[in-house]
Amino acid sequence: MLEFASSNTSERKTLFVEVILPLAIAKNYTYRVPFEMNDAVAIGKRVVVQFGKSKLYTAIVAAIGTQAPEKYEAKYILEVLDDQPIVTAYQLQLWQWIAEYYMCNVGEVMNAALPAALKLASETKIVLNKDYPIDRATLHDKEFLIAEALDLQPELTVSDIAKLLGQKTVMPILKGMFEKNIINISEEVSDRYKPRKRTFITLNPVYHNQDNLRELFSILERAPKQADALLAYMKLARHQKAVSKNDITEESGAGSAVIKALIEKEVFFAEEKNVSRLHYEQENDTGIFDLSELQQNALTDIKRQFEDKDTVLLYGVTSSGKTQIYVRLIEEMINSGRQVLYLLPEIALTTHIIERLRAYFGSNIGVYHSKFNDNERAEVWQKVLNGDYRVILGARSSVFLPFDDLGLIIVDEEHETSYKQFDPAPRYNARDVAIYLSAMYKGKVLLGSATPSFESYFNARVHKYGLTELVQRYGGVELPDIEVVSIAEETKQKTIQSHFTGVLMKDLQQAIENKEQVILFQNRRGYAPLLMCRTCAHTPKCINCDVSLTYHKSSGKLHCHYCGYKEDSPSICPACGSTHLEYKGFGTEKIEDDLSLLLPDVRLARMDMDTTRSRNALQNILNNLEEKKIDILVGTQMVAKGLDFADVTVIGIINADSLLKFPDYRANERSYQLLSQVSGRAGRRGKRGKVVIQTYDTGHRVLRQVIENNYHDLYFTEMEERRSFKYPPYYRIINLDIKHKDPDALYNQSVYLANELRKQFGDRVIGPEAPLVSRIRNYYIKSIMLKFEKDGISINKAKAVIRDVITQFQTTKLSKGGIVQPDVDPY
DNA sequence: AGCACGCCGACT
DNA sequence: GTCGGCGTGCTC
Repeated sequence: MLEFASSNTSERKTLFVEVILPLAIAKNYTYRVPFEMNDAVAIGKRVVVQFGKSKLYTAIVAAIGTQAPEKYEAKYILEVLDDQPIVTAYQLQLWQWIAEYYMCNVGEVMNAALPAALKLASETKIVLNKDYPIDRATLHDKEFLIAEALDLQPELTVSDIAKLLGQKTVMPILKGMFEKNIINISEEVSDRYKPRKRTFITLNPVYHNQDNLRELFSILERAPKQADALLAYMKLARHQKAVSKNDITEESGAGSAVIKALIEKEVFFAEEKNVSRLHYEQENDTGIFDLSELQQNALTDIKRQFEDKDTVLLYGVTSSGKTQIYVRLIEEMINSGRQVLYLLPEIALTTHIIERLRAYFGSNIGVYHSKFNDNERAEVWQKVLNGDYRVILGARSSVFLPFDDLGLIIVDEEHETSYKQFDPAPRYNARDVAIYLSAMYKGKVLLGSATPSFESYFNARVHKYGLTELVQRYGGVELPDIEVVSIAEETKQKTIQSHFTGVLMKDLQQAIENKEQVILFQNRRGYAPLLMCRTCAHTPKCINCDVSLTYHKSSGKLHCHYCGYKEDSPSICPACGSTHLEYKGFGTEKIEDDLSLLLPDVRLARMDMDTTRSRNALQNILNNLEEKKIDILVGTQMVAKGLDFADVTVIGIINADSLLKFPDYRANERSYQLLSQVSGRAGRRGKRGKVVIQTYDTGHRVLRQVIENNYHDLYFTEMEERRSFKYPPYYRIINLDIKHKDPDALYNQSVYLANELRKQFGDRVIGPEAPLVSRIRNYYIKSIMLKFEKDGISINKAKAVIRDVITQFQTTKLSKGGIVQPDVDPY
């Protein structure tokens, strides 16, 4: 076991460090510390280590000891990158917990936690060896090519050379060239995070004296540009604390040479300072407000419950004014000197909420989400580490920031599925991580939602969490009038045009006439999810995945929504040559298209993953909506979240059936959440909104519950089913996703694993079954589901057993080529 | 995750 | 016969 090094490092003890590598590897690795770095190493600092033959990585020191490993010779640490630890002891503990809870490796957690800019780029750089000139004629073709390239460009990375030669394995060639002294290999690690510097100008204090200043101006008469620059400085300095070089050049039109001249004359003093990349406009709206009586009561209730509960669920209907309550709690927490983390789903972070809170909390608030680039994220990290921020507003990954004294975490819209990460491990749920995170600091968690997840509501009802309800909309805003319209009936009556029922069209046109806005929701992007030959029923499928391709009119191509594969849309059937091709189904693109034909004068916009890919696209759409440059917005799920516009009075759900019929035990819960969320967008602030839900199944129970705004009814009816079919929150689920390129091998593997697990867990094991999409990116997929009752079995023990089964499986020959991915608490 | 070693097909 | 394809296993 490793022990902590004594603080007295003056004696020449040999130290060893255990490091976390940012890789999907099960264990930590031990490196030897060169004597000269004995004082520099510390837990939580980054070190550069060589791992494997040539690759350099940034690792985090997890432990320091003096015991040399017995079974191998430890490599040396190459560099210590930090003066101060950038990862705290709290974070290391959190990483460990996440790795265990979500059954992944700490390295994977590290990867998700650290902004890319803090993980260094390793590039093996190749240079010509100038000490040994060599006769190029003796070189092989490829060697010659490399040497020639290095004449033009003194440094090339290994991957550059691979590209140059058009082949993957270039290391042997390079190794040969190295041995023949043609080239040198230089390993260099570059820190990609560079704080943005700006030059600030101050006036030589000599010229604070009026006489000296007058004299200066007379000297500068022959240098009018410099005089201009000086004037500009003086003007700016009057109401600015710090004047940057850029400010002066902008104000005066003088070039930087002019300012340089003034610096040389010692008129100006220049100083380089780091400036925040995160520069925001200051808003003057201080946002002082009073809470309504109900809000005040809720606030008091939350605080009372925090006395004996660590987590409280605030169940507050849409527009009940939850945000104001959050603001009060944040205020009180930062006044008591502790930090606050305010978690929001990604999408909501691009809207007004940031401005509102920034206006209120000023520079104390930091923002952290995925639309930020590496440098910006690294900067927020540093600022949290320095204690510059008291409040962090962020998406799920902000649970990984280096907090120091976190007193409160607010998880807004706690039911949101986007809190759960799926794609790369760790498959964590930020809401649940928040609860553990908060416990480490002995802090409190407030979960907020208008439609709580059943898990949270259940926990509140069994008094594991506190519960505060806020059931009235703020400021007397009425709930919208929800009308369910039968698509079948309108089709029969021929009152439906394209995908728009007569009812929807009437409301929509009325809204436009009143200069109000409309949002149409269709939970599918693209034009048509299916292209089918009318002659032979052939449908083009993705070459990598088991899905039919979606036609996108904007690109004229068929797209795979799982792997990104695209191909030209055929004009004749690739199977039978028939020209009778038919688009089946419809997505947002088609809704927009059809609507533009029906209502040519209306200003339309579309909001889905296709139109919001770039950094500012979403913001632009929202701005246009705000500025009323858009009459009708067509969109996917995105429109349900965080949109808060006063003039949106009509919401149309183009087809509710795709939600309600989704084959998942959570389909009803999700449909209710989504529909009531979308509905909540209608008619805020003084206008009663109208929601039109189009469906074939007008009698669906969930639709009735949505109309009645009856969450409780939904909860109790659904919970009955959850209990009898052994689903959360009564049972815990762990899924094992097994992937293989070969379907037969996959079958054997998944059956083997399921049998092994059944030996341990009996009929708690379900499957293997093929998931909805049974092949993605050329990997076939099977899923084994494990359901564990809440009491009677220790979930930690169960996880240990599962881990053992997987490890044992991986030692067998059968496991070749297979990938097993656990998903704990899948969403 | 890389990257090298190692075993089978198409080329000088 | 070699070059180079990708499949497996190790990295402190």
